[in-house]
Amino acid sequence: MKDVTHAELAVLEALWDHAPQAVRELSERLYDTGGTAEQATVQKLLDRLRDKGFVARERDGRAYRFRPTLARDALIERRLQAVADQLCGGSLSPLITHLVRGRRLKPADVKELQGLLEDLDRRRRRKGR
Amino acid sequence: MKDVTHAELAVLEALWDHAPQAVRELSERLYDTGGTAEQATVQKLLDRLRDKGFVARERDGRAYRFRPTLARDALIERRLQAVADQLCGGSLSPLITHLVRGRRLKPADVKELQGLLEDLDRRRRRKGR
DNA sequence: CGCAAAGTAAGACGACGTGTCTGAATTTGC
DNA sequence: GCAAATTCAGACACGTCGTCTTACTTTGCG
Repeated sequence: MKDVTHAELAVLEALWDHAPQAVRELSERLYDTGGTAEQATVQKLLDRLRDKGFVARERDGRAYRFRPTLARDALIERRLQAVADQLCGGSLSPLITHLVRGRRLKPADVKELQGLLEDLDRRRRRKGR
Repeated sequence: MKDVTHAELAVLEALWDHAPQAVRELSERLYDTGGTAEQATVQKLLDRLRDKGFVARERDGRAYRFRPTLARDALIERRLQAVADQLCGGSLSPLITHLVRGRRLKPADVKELQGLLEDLDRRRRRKGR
């Protein structure tokens, strides 16, 4: 399915930061000048995001208020899956090993990961999977 | 910097598979019909890849032979960094924890990761970092 | 009510990227 | 020296993206 573009991402970020918001508020936050043109731009971006199923809206007085239906985590997920699809035959595990191997991780990160893995391991052993 | 597009990636894949190759060979591999038009298409894609610094060429008789200067791993790296830049403030570690947490990993993958992390840990301890 | 203001919807636009192709210029093997 | 192979430069259609203008609809409120 379609992805989120740069300008659309800016709108999403604003919505992740605080939702729901109306077009007016968004255009004022995103562009310092919240004129009519900018509002229309934001409106169009919201339209496209809605077409893609990434935001929803609800009436509030005479205007709509928008909220994201796609969390930042879910978008990360999508992007990573896209990388995996194009470069790793769809499998995500090569990405992980690649990241762990190639990059300097802070000691805290290493600790956290080891914890996660141990949990995963334990849970599996318990379930017999 | 610029990224690699779909058609360009197909060319890169062919070069990763076997290098160096001439335009003729590539166009025959990528399109079943290796006519003049397709050769020119491949040529243009190679031009653009060369502009971006992802392939190099060397003369061989009257033609050039091309080889990739960007490995698959390096491209994966780029893509992951792009995701991190846009969605994680440039840091890669959130991606790792995200992947480990969210996805079913095969037991073998878990084992491999634990090994990697342990190595990393040991190396650090030894160096006093 | 009735109307001005606020908001929405629809479409056009220029700019850009992408994949493709045509035609001319250049090289080169024999 | 020439014909064939190869490269090069540019044009093309198509789609996407961000933006804006315009017309239509709703609605709060005097």
